[in-house]
Amino acid sequence: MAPAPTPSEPGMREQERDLLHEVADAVGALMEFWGFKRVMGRVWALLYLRGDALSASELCDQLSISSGAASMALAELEHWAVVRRIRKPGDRREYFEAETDIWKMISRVMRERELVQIERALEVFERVREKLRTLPAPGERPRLDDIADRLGKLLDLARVGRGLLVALVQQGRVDLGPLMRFPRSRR
Amino acid sequence: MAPAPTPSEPGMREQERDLLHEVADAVGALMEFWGFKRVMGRVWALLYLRGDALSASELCDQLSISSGAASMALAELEHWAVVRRIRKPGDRREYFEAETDIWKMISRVMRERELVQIERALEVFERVREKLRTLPAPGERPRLDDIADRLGKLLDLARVGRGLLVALVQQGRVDLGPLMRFPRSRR
DNA sequence: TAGAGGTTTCAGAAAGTTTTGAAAGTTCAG
DNA sequence: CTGAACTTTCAAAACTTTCTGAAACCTCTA
Repeated sequence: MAPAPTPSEPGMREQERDLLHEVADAVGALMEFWGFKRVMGRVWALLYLRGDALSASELCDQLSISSGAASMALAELEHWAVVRRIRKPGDRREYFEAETDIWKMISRVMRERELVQIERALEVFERVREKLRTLPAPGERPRLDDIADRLGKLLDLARVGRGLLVALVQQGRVDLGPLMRFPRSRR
Repeated sequence: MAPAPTPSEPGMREQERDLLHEVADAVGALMEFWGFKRVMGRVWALLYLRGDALSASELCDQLSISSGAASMALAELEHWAVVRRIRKPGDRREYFEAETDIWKMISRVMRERELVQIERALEVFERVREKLRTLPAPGERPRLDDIADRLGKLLDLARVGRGLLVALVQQGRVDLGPLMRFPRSRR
């Protein structure tokens, strides 16, 4: 009973594992850069590449994380519909499998996270601009109006950003041309 | 000598300051969300709205930060060409003024930071896919090829992302249509 | 070229984030 | 209903990031 059947195969199991890890880490870095936890990216990538459903404990082994970390990462990934939880009949464990429609995942995050963020800022910009315009300021009108104008430029750009995001997420088709032609400030 | 000249003007100076702060904080939140330090956003926003150049110590006062924090934030903002340092003749202090071309700032960050990030991931994906394909794996070929195929899908999408970024940053004009039609995997 | 006024650096403090592991909670076969 | 198998929760530990303030360092002017 030879544990390594062929000499031309020096730990190919290990090599495969290392290769998957490399990709998982790259995706983890990308996800972290995009504001998620690094583990989330690693978990998703491993599930995605393997193609079949893995149990939580297998993930803990493979990625060297604690059961707590796995549970939390999986819960969050599930919340974003990036991973699905499935049960195999006759097995008490839960298995996890990756959503494979990557664009669906990305656009959902854009819609629910980035868009909210930009809309929050837009509200502040609009409200403050209005207040700046109506603030009684004897002799200071011109200065305040200048500030309000610059704020307006910021507002315009934020609206362009929102438009872009909406277009990207809804139709998957964008033409920046018309959007880029927003009010040009003097100087 | 009345300190508050008109009754119809209850601390309008303070009100103005608070309004600018609100915007600065909103921009700070946006910038933090985008992976920069919150202070950087606050500093830029204040300089931008005020319109004229401020000294470092004025910024410290206005934003309630230490001189160290101001110095570091300003250095980093300068590195991204988001703030310019200027000297007024006959004044020993340095003054800072905001770059007002916001799109220029954004596209520079996209080019130098996001693009690099995605290219780093692309290299890993490509290298690993090649290795997966050439790994000697008796009897395991079909499984490894499946993994390589899924990795290929990831690679395609990352290339689409890079294309988008490049288009956005270079011409300011994007058509997602052709880009979206990347190889469709079975199932 | 001395020194006053200003800026940068950096070690340590504070704040924030992620991970661990053990206890509490669930679920299901028997 | 019980208990073994599995999952979730959460307080504390580990780590990371950001901020402070004082010392070192510039840079002008007189």
